[in-house]
Amino acid sequence: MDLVAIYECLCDRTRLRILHLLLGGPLCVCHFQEILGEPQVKISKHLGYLKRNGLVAAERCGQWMIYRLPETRPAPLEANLACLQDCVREETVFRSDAARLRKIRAKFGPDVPVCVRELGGVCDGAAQTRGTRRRKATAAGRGRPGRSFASENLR
Amino acid sequence: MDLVAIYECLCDRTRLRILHLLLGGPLCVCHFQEILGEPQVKISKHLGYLKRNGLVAAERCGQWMIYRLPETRPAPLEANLACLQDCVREETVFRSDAARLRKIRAKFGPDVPVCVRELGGVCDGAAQTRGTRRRKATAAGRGRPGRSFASENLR
DNA sequence: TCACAATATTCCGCTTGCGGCATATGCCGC
DNA sequence: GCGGCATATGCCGCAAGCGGAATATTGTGA
Repeated sequence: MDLVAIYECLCDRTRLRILHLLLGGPLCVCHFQEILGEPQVKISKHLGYLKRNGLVAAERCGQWMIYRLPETRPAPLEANLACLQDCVREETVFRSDAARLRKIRAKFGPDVPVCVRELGGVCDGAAQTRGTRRRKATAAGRGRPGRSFASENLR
Repeated sequence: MDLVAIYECLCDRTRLRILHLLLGGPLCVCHFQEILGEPQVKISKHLGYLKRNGLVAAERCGQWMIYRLPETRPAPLEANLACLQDCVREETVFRSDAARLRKIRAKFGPDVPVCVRELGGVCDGAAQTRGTRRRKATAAGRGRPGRSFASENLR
């Protein structure tokens, strides 16, 4: 694995937040949305970028996609992930991400949903009605459809 | 210091090589040229980039510029430099860079040049007649002036 | 089969980086 | 001041990344 490619993956804040969350275990896309408070496209693209470069692996579980760090990681990746986990302690963004993640994990008691049992991922479908609500292809883009998203989730 | 900015600095191979060399102590630009075998402009720009972002410091010494890692480094920078030094052991580019650096350092016996004594840097002016030879401003750019450079130095 | 939820992909405009060329700047010795 | 060396900077073309909007794809349950 190319060292430069690793650093290229690390030089975007959203991707750093994603990787940081994955250090705590697998996650599905909808919870990335919930924790990061970023629009679906953005998250999906960054996950795609990380996957293309081998920094994460993905597995479909029903209608959800569970992302995780790869099982076996080349030395430089492992080293940089460890380094990242160290560096991240100070920045507040990452701390509150972690807090939100804990809250989500706590929500599941002993009766974890399927994805969790099978893959160690977290997903329950409770993340409904979030993100890009499609408008019947009328192509009428008024009414501020876009930006309400992030603030909506971070109450 | 912003973590993302650090990673942005790290995601170019030339800059990685520069930082790796600086882990061994201060160096002047002409020896970066000699070791890396890259044209002067390229090296100067990358050094500028690193300096703008606080990853290196520079001090003029006569007609030479001595670059070094900053005296006091924020935690995330220190951590990533250490990580870099680890990751770099395997790749051959960095190993041969280190070898060339050792050769240069060995060249100076007890009689170190001024820049070395004053700054701990390495520079002797022996790196003459290298790089962009200026052509009396005739603005006639024919005759393949550009690319002969790199191969010229790596004999 | 249909509607809908979850996620991915395509297109677009904008910005940034990179490498090369030409040229400018700073320093030194004469 | 002049010429020459060491280094930096401005300009250009090119490629890649990023975010947003729209749309496509895949799976599910009725």
